[in-house]
Amino acid sequence: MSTIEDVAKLAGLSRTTVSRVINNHPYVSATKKKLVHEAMEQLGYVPNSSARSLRIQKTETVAVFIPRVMNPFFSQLIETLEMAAAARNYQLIVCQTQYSAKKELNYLNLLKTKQVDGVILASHENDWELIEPYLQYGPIVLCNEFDNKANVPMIYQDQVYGGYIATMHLIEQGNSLIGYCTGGHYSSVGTAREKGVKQALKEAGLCFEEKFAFRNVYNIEHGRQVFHWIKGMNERPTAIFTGSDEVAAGIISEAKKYRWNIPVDLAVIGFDNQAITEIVEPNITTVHQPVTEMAEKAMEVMYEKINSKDYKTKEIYQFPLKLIVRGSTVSNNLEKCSSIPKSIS
Amino acid sequence: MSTIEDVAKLAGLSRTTVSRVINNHPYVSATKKKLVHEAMEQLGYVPNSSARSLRIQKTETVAVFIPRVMNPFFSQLIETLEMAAAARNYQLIVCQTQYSAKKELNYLNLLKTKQVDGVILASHENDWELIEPYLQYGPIVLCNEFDNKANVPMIYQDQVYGGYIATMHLIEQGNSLIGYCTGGHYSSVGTAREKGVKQALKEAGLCFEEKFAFRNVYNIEHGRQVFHWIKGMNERPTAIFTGSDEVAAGIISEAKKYRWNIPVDLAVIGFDNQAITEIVEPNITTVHQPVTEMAEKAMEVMYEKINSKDYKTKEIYQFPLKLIVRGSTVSNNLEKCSSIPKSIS
DNA sequence: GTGAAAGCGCTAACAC
DNA sequence: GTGTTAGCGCTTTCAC
Repeated sequence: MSTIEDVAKLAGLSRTTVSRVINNHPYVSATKKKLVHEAMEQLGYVPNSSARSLRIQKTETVAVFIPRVMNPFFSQLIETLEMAAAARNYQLIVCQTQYSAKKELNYLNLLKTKQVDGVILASHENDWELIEPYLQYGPIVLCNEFDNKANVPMIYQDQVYGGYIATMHLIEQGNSLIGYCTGGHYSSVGTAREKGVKQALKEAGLCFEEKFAFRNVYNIEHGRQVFHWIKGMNERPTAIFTGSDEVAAGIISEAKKYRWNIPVDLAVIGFDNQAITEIVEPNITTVHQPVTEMAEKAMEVMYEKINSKDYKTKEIYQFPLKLIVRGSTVSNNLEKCSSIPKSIS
Repeated sequence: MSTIEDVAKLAGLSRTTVSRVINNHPYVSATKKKLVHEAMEQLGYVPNSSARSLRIQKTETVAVFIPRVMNPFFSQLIETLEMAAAARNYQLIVCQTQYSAKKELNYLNLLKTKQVDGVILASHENDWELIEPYLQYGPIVLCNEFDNKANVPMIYQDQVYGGYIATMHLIEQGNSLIGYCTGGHYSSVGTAREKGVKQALKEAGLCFEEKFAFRNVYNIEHGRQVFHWIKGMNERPTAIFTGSDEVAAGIISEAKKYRWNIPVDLAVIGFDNQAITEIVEPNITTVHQPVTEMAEKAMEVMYEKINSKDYKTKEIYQFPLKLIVRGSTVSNNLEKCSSIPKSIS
């Protein structure tokens, strides 16, 4: 393992000059630059990043917190974030909190110990009061989450509107008994969607029935379960908002086993617009989230914060959601003329 | 940001003693230990990891190379690897090579610059000759890949056997014209499976028809395409080995649009046993890979290599694959009595 | 048991 | 344009 000193010696120059060449600083003559490059080549020299990090107080690494990778929504987020990081010569450390507040706090030490330059929270389990103190060590950016108490950049989607358009669509299809599923973990996403769902119901003169609310539901298996709960009810919903394509797929898959006709016996709407929506029969009506754009923006903002040192300002970047109508809510797959407004702000 | 020096001063002790306390070294009196802990607490002190890394020449971080996160197989691998890393107080950096040999080489510099202690290759695009030199900088472990030229630990699954049992199953169901799909990227996985497929065909007195081999096929959309290719053929295969549940799902989904009866008109077998296999109708027959066990073993071996400094020894850890029979290959979903051997080594 | 001091490899004042 | 030098914050001999 050769060091900058070795290179300097071999080139007959000082460490400073070598360092200047490495970091592309001006004021180095072409001759010496060449000399340095030759020496580096010959020694197979590469700067040691721990030493560099220690000196410049930057690691060029950011951490992203998610509950778990296997959730397709978060896989997609990680995929895009990694590419956005790579484009800026940054590394991405993945931290799975597994919905544990304690694990989250533990991972936040990465910021405190300066192992990462910043943290992107794509989920958070702790109250903001507990997270806030870490801001003294580096920037924290919310991505896909919103927290009113947080004075940091927040890049997210208008989930209230998402819940609203999804529910409004179900109502327009003639449903008046509408079920509702939610992940149940502490998250602004679920809360916001529920708000939108309620608003749509209210505008239609319907009410949110707690008996039709299924909580702690977030994967295929849970979806199957939900179907059985519905099946066992005396009064059943005729449509259900699931908040996730996987839950929707689970419900539909199980319903078909019992020869229910989707959407006639039960209309089902997903969320995320994952690949599975076009595999399940009927295809799943869903709400598309611009994950790629959101992730790209989050990394852009993070990069900027790292270099600006101003971490404690609230900045809002809101991305739009879009309803995608498919067969799981309408018998005829054609999108109808809709009266749903473009925004409900 | 307080340093070890600040703690030492506040406690009225030397840096050495503080360091000993931090690292749980022996020979520190209980009194001083308490003093140090109090000082650390009071200052909110946490050791700086760059400084520590520079000094001990370890970062407690490993990188994992995958083509991309969105592939469910790799999502699962990342998920498990991250947990295995966290259990050992290691961080995981995700590197998406996107099937690019150049990107892969670039990411390998993480090892050279000592930004990571080791690299887990879950895919590799470059010839081993090009990767091998990086071994002088730290351990490299193959996970899910096998390379005969590589003298490093390899944790993988018997893909030859996987291709074999899948194909043998199709043959047992009475198919004699069997199609074959492969991802097509430089990978031992595809090559091994093809070998297994060919061996099964040979044993059954059938031959591998190149016209039924679809290459560069690895997602749902490709699956749909494959269906159309098959549909356009004069002589069509009656069954197809896909090498991926997503491709299988794509084929089945598209076939159903054209009212083909799966498995009667076309039997389809997937690979990986992802959640989608139980959502698609009929459910997809597939080959289960013990990803969790494999990932856990890979991290265990990596951890050991990092601490042993012996990187250049070939070690083989092979995990078994298992056929899971569902409706996409047999009209009757019950698993039949099979004559497929437990191993073909 | 404890402390002084060297040094991991690098960058950036500052001097020339 | 180039070199000297002082640390970044930590661990670890070595001496006491």
